[in-house]
Amino acid sequence: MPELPEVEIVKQSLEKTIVSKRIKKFIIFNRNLRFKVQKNLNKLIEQKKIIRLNRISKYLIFEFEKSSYLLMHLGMSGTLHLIKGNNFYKTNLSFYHSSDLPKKHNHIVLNFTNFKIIYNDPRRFGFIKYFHSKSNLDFYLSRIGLEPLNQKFNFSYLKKNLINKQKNIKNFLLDQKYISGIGNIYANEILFCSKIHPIRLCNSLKDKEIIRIIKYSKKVLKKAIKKGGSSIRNFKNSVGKSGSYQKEFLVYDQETKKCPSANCKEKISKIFISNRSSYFCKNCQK
DNA sequence: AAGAGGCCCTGATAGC
DNA sequence: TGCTATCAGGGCCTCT
Repeated sequence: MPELPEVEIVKQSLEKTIVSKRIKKFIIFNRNLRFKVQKNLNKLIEQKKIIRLNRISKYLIFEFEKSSYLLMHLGMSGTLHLIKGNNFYKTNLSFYHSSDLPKKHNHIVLNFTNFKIIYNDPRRFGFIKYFHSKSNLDFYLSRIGLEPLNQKFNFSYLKKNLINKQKNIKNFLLDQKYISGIGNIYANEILFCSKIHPIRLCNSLKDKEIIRIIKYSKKVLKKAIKKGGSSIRNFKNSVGKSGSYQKEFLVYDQETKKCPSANCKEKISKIFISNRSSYFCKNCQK
């Protein structure tokens, strides 16, 4: 489900409630996520106080006192649900009335004194990992590249990573070891804004095109965060504050609609690149 | 050794 | 209605 903007919204919506609170009980109903959840993880986490909630690319990081960490990835279909008293508060893009609390696929529950957080994930592509120290966490995270919102994500960084690459730019944007946080929706949107065809090879990109990728990857992600992320599928069930960026999609899921550029009459095309749907305007993107 | 494709899994929807 | 096929916001592993 979530790319960087959606995970950021989850982080923002949880932060105030959980920082400086202690996890009283950590219940694992199903250890079979993308990776098997470590046995006895509950013993490591129970009674620990959360001192910070961070987000790096698509990862949520719960930081505990004395520098230990719980890393969480929501995969394709993971959602967090904050429950206070009898009320069900929305924490991300799959928001429900309290009566619509998901009944299936609630795999993990974090119990606090006055509220709890439920991790729900039908497809189980998400995962959690625990780290005993900052250096262990940093080592794990060293596998991923900079996220576009990082100050250091600039021309020289991107050029250095693009140069000599034979892969197409769409797959490059999705490859988390060079750029992290972008997923299929935003890769399509960024390439449209940058006027670059998704199958262009990295090593064919001109400097000014690289500059456009920098500019629009930051711009698109920031705007998506501002709009509360994208709520696709399920959003007919949502109430109130669900994200609205899906209404702003320029090309994603817009096949056969007219290109949004004012002076272009072309229709949006859809092709598959490495088995993932790619939307673009063949007139505007070269 | 970089890059493409398969695979993990469930649910919604389209098409017959 | 009821079946089957296809697709979905990700990322690790394997094969070439």
